[in-house]
Amino acid sequence: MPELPEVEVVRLGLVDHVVGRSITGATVHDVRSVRRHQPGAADFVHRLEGRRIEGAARRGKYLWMQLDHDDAILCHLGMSGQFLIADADAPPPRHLRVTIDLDDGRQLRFADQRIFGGMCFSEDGAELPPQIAHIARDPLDPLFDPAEFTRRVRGRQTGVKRAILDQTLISGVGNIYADESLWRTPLHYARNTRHLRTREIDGLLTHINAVMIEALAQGGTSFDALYVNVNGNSGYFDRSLAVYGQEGRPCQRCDTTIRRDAFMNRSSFWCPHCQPRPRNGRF
DNA sequence: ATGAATACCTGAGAGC
DNA sequence: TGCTCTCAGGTATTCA
Repeated sequence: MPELPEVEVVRLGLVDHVVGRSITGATVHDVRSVRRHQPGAADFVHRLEGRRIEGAARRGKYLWMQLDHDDAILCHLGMSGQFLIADADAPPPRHLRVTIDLDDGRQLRFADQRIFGGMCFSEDGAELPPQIAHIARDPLDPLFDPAEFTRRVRGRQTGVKRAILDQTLISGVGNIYADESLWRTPLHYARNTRHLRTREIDGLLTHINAVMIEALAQGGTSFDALYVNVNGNSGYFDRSLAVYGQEGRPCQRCDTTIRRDAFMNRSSFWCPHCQPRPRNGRF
């Protein structure tokens, strides 16, 4: 389940192993992984051939490889996407969807079990792909504007968890880090955005930032030179989650049993004592 | 304008 | 053992 920290680890891996290389060829093994490239798989391959990879950038959960002449390859890992680096003659991984051949005899391989992720060629997308112009800056972006976030959140009439999962308000937050930062603040997921106090929003932003940075630090430790890692099951998930997946276990702060609710077609984990459910949606 | 519902996907695991 | 069902959830799209 790659969220911002996992995607950042992947970006760092691309910087180490792919930036500076040129693309000698590409193969699309499953057209669904390039379905967001409207002109089709053959066009996608054709546009990559001979291009030089000059950088790797990220906004929220999107990342893109910056090519020569200001173009880019825009990527999203979805739920299960992975980038792997391997010698061209190494056996292919399970769920291999796209192969990009590099000029050093290695390959950048995109494997994705569930095909929620994918990639497309982004013309003039090196600075910011136009396809993701609607995605808000993420909390690790130096130009992220807390005041603007606060203003826009207050303008919504919705639950606070919906708001932080809305990638047009703040990007990079997924279900896991949403629950973790709401527990830390603490706030119940259904608290109405319109009635949040300034210090509650400030606190939430502080904790979103902290949980991202902690996860990033731990995600980095599982990085392997030959493996651009985006393993959602690694390190951080087992050791450091306070509420996500902890249904039935005692809250680390108060020992109250953590609960799980169905919410937005997914799960929300929360502590009934630390994060009391709002009454009438007013608080 | 905004929120809510739905489609897209595969495989692990539960239940029978 | 093998079948069906449920669940996992980020994003784009459609509907209200």
